[in-house]
Amino acid sequence: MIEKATPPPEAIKAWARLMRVSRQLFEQAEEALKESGLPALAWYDVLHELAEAGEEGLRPFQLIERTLFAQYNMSRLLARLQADGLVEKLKVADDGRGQTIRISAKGREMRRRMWAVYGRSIAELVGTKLTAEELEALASLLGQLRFPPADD
Amino acid sequence: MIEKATPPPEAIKAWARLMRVSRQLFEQAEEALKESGLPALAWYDVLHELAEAGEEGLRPFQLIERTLFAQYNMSRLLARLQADGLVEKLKVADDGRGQTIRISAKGREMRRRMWAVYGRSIAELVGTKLTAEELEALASLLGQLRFPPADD
DNA sequence: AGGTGATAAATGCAATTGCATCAATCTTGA
DNA sequence: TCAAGATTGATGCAATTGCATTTATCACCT
Repeated sequence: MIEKATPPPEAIKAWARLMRVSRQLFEQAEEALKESGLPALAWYDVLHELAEAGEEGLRPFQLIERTLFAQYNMSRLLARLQADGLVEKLKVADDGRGQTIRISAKGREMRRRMWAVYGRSIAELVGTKLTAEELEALASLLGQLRFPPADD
Repeated sequence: MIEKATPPPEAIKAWARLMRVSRQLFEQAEEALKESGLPALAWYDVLHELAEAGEEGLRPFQLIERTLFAQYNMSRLLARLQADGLVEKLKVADDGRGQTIRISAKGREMRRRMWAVYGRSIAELVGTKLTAEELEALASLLGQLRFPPADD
């Protein structure tokens, strides 16, 4: 009985490209932010989720679900965001363990400034490299790799 | 004169999927290695390059080119690999600054054991989710995002 | 009500990463 | 030949991350 030694070569190639390209693009986007004197992408992710959540804010565990950060990582990231005045921590009435995180006006402004740079990076790094149809095809293929898979 | 405020929505969606899916898959592959008591993927990348390079080995700066690690990161990673006996550092004759890194027998064995787990992760995480044609399409799209772009 | 296990968030400590800089060698050009 | 600059690799120090554990509260079950 032969044991399968290795995945099919198409899978290996797609995996290798995915790992390499995603890392390269991520680092380029981070570098653009840094060059503009702005915080890292992790901050953007949180500010973005909080901006979408609006005035009622989000609980830290909800942010963790949305952003895939580790719990201890989120805890410290929120502490830094708070120290910079970009978010507020509010006691939540019905759960004494928890808190609600709300973005501040300063946080919204920071998000806006970050998006000016980040959005430009996205436009340059993927928007100019693929057509709209190709971008949709890429998003669809990636969606099938997600767990749970996306159907669009 | 209107300033373009944001990249096209297809670009944003493809970007978001790329960042999220690649991170999720990377973490799942790392977790599988950790559960088997094996080192992180970074170690595999270096051992893989060195195994392909054969007996003459590679210079650290060549490894940096191939793996996209930062220089200080590679320096320390190689020190750890050497401390574990997985690679050897050799003086190089024609350049007194440099060294050549060669994989050891123990390093080859470690790479083999890591591949048994890593390859299985790749098979499960992408091999079973997409057809061969879809995997090739994905690799091709990602190749166009690379710099320099891949043409296949 | 009271005990038990689950959940929310924080934290001490070790390992890793990022940044800046250093030391050593090499290359080039006057 | 030798000074100036570039390249190779390492390292001190601060910031971040990972891991394990802790603290506090909640939910459930008897």
